[in-house]
Amino acid sequence: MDMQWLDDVLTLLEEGNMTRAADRRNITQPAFSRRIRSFEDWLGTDIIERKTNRIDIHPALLSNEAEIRALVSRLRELRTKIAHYDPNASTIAIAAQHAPMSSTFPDMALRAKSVFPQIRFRMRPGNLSDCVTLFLRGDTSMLLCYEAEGAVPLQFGPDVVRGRWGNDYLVPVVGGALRYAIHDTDTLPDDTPAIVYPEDSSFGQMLHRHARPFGTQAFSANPVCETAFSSGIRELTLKGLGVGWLPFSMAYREIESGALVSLANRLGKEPMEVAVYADSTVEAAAAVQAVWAK
Amino acid sequence: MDMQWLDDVLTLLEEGNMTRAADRRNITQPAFSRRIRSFEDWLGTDIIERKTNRIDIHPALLSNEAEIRALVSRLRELRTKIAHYDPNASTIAIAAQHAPMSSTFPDMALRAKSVFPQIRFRMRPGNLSDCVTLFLRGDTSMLLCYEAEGAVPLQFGPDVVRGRWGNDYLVPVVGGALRYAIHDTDTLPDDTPAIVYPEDSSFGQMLHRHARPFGTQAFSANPVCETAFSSGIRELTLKGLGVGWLPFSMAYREIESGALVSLANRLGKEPMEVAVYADSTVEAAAAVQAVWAK
DNA sequence: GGCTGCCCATACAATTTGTTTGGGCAGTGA
DNA sequence: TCACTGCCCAAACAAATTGTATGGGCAGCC
Repeated sequence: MDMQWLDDVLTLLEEGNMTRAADRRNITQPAFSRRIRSFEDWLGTDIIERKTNRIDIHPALLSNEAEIRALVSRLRELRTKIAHYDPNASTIAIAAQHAPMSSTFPDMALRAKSVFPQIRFRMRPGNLSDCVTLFLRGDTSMLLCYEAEGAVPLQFGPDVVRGRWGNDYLVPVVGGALRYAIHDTDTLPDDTPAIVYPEDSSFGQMLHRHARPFGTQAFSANPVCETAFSSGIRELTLKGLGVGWLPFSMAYREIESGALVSLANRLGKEPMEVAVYADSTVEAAAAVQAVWAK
Repeated sequence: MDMQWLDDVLTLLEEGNMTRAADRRNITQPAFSRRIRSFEDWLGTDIIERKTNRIDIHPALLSNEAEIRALVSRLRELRTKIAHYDPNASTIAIAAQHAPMSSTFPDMALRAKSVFPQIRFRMRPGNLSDCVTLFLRGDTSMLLCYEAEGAVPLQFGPDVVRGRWGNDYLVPVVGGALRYAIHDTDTLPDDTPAIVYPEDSSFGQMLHRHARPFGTQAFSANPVCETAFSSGIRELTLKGLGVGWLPFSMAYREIESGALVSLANRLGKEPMEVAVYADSTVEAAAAVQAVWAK
């Protein structure tokens, strides 16, 4: 899978003609045709229909032009970032996933303040990969995230200490009018709308791995909204937009009050750990870690 | 630039050793070394330091591991999407700041679904600059964000249409035990703990510009936590960690129930607009824009 | 019917990439 | 100090991939 195939394909989309696209790419038409064919082989599907004297571009390709452009652009960015790397960055900086930031961090902050009343935090919220990046780069001295229970923890060097704040679990919930769609047996129709996680998101991976219904697109007949942002999913489920999987600690008040109904009895729950990683060479981080982690 | 180089590099990052990485990739070590060298040539910089009997991985590469993984994942997604293309699905990709994602988007989604029952959303949450980047790159066809009222809107090309979903405002609130610290005149001691926004964040800029007390570090005697993540701030204020500024639409239920107390009467409020930008060349985006924006 | 444009197949040339083999260095233990 | 092991590399050659040139077939147009 050569990235220049993507440039080929984009040129073909612009020209709509193999010969002219080949010219623009400075190769002969048969070589260009070969490249397109290679791309199709990699995809496992045709993206153009070859007629005797013209081609038809398949809608699958047309509708993904923007995504291809984004990929190419992103690769260019990566190149620049690596090539122009800058190694330089009495407050604890923490890279935290959005979900624990809303769900468990407030309690963690209270605990820390009870031991260190003067302590301050500078939070860098983001998705897991961004948080790991921040932590690895030394932008933050701690990392707070959810991990699937029993999963292999993130691997860092010997200076990084992992601790566990506690347990939590993802539960499927419904709110709004959808609460009344629940059958007597605590089930929902298969085509019930779902607010799903992207499969490459942290929660998406957990739910996908165990084929949780309504967790990701692959296991939802009617995914009306996809986002990795669980606070947003909470609001959407409260409004009855669909079934959503939320950390229990983020939903328990609404479950208690009846604004959300848990379907964990029927659809299961995904056990997680709240993991805290600290750079042990940073004194303050090590001290807070000792308070938080067991 | 062969995409399998990225897999090679990721394997190398995992193994930290050319020989083992080569084994895992089912090629010989010299071939593997060649590939890494090819990648370095493409990058225009070295990513490893080759010592006689070991390698050191450059921090530039270490800190971009997550990005490389994301790229690889995204390419896999593209492949799946093209291969399993469904012409009937109509999904709108929206780059949204976290705050409107939690506060106004659920209502927006309901409105859109009432007009287009089959509509689906793919949300890309992030801070403002990341969202703008996504939108500019064509990753999403819409952008949802808060803007200070009266501020100059974001500038895009002629194909981008701006609309306003409605108004909102940032209000200072306290919760937990801090509710009882309010004086008769609706004031708080100057050194009351504050949950502040970074000055370079969108909300931080609004509050800083008008010197709002407890809004940013500069105007807080005791900033115990700094984060741009307003959903997290809501939770922290509920626990009584400090004063926090929140979009009214995100706090009104808690203010109604008494869990949070608004200090807007004394400290003021920061008026905002909920802005929606759409790429008018994308039919679906234009259609939804017409429903949402006035 | 003749002409043009456009895509393809085939044979061959050129380039790229993998393997094998031998070499050098660093670290460890006796 | 010496022998051994692990690990990365250079060089030569083999294998695979990719580009070029050429001839062919079809559709559309005048």
